[in-house]
Amino acid sequence: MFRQDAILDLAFQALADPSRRAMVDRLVQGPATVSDLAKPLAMSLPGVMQHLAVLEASGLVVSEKIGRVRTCRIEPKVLSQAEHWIAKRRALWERRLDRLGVFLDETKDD
Amino acid sequence: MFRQDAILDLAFQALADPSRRAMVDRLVQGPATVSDLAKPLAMSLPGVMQHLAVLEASGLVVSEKIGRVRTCRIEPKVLSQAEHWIAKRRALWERRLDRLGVFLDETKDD
DNA sequence: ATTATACTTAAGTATCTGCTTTAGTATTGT
DNA sequence: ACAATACTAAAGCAGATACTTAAGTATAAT
Repeated sequence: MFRQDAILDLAFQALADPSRRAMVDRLVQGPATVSDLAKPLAMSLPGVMQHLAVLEASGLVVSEKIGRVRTCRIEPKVLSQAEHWIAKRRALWERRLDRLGVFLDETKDD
Repeated sequence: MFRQDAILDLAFQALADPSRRAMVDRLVQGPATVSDLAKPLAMSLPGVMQHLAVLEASGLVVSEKIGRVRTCRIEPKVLSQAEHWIAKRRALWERRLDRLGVFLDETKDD
């Protein structure tokens, strides 16, 4: 559907804000309404809605409105993709250090 | 030194840009000069310098200038912290799903 | 000594972000 | 019916971001 690059742009951008991370923190405990998410944040409700829009645009969160209440929940797929991107780079970095270690080891008596 | 929250702000913000992720991609293969990092990017050198400044401010990259050449390398600690933040939330989310599964299991014969 | 290389600094600009306030709409409770 | 609740839409604004070009500095090569 979307290029991996664009997904990561949106995901990391979404995670770069402390209010949005607080919302994610709340949502990993289970679904919550917009008001629930707003309660701990020192911010107007429209402000919270805008953060929610960013989280939904990134695919990290989905929501559904029933009656007058919108219920939000985590969608872990994008979270995994972001985690995996980082893990992959760390692994590459460490693999390189290992190779370097072996090389230094093999040449230490030269 | 810095609050975890501020570190994550800077780290995720740094990773939210595709040019900066490309720079990280290059650096996990090993150290590189500013020119090396600039080569694949369709951008002026000062533009690259500014991205590098963002990466250094986040702690994801460190650099050292020797003679007229600045050499950059990955500093994996912040990368780990970002990865860990995500992993923790995924784990919490999954733990919740498990508890929910057990609950549904225990009550399915009611 | 001159020239080329590898950044570096400064300034300018267009767009994006993270809020705000005001004014709605749709549901639900009394 | 009427009021309260739970969002939602629109507009405005200060500051941040992602570039650019032009001009400069320090080092290395010839």
